[in-house]
Amino acid sequence: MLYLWYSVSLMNSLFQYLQNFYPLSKEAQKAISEISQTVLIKKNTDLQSIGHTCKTIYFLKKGVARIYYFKDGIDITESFSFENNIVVRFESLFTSQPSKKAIQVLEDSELVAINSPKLFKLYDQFPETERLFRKIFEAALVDTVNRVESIQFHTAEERYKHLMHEAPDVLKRVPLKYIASYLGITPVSLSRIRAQK
Amino acid sequence: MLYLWYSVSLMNSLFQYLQNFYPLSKEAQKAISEISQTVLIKKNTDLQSIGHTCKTIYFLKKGVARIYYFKDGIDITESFSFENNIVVRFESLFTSQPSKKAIQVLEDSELVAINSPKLFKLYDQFPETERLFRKIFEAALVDTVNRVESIQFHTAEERYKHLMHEAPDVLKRVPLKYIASYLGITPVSLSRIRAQK
DNA sequence: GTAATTTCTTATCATATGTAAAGTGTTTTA
DNA sequence: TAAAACACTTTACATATGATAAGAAATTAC
Repeated sequence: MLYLWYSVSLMNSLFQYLQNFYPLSKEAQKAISEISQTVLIKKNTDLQSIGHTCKTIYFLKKGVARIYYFKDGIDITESFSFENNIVVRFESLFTSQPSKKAIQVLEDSELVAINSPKLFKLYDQFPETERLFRKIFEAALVDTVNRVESIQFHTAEERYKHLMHEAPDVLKRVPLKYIASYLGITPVSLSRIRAQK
Repeated sequence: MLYLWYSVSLMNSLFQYLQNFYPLSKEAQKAISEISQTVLIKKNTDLQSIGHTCKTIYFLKKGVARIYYFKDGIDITESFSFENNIVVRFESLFTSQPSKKAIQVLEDSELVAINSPKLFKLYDQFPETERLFRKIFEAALVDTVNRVESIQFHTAEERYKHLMHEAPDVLKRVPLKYIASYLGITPVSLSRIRAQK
């Protein structure tokens, strides 16, 4: 079940996040507010489904989300998102192609949904919005390049230990089966790694 | 050995590439020309070295390049670049942190080197440059997300066959040892995969 | 609160990949 | 052009991971 309403405090959290990248005038904030909705969504439900073309940039205020898809019938987690971060299927957002991936929340969650086609139109009217989101997506590019490095150069065991060290909360809030596919291994292998220590 | 000079035809190739993303006025083209150099570099030499902070966006007109680094003393290839594409260590460019990776050319190559701090200053003067490079980096984000998917979903064998099918030239121009580490396997394993067929 | 379902662990076995070493063929260099 | 260096393949062996199945633990549903 998905509930839409309008929460001023949720919207304020979004602007607090955005200001970390670039300052926004009151006018630009108002314009962004007008193309955004706040969303309440129940645990274990899909925020966006497979085959859907991404036209929304989500900001996750509360909860945990993952992007996943099916490979040979097996559910694979591509990424996790936690509080105070954006959640987007970039490959669909920037190509306007249907995504093979879905977004699911793993806890009851609160989000802001920004309509991306409308946002991209604001770029002409408010250059500051273009600059701000450019910086957000540049940061996402850095994260993604680092993720490639992590997958290619480190073993699943190294990455599990790194995850445990960097983000112990993940382990408390996310089922191990999802962490396993995120690490590129089976739940059985993850159990073995965990048992070693 | 690295040779610097100024080639009008090389610069024109760059603008042809850039126009695919967004049109540029003559004034903006002139401004970009003024912060760029053309580069000739010999096979098997480093264009940028490990520990160097990336302040250059390269456009590769002729040749092949790879980004690589060392993991436990082993040379690992992160990516390849071919004709008419940009070559950048994004994680260093956007964080201003020294990169753990180097850029090496595998053939005698011709490039254009754009000074990135100066380019970023042009963004204020010529909004079209900000828009253009935003789109270039958004495309790079899409490519990188797809690469994560490729690594995480597909076996080395699948990816080798895909590479062979999509870019048979790669195999002719790049030593197999580099392709092996790019695929995340040893040269021995790659030999086995190649022998199967 | 109990039953049903889901999640996680453990064990066994088969397979794939890594390591090391040796040998062949190609390229580089002086 | 000959020697040296490098690239690639093959073999043998050790190890890690996957598949499958069974059971324990935790969570969910009624």
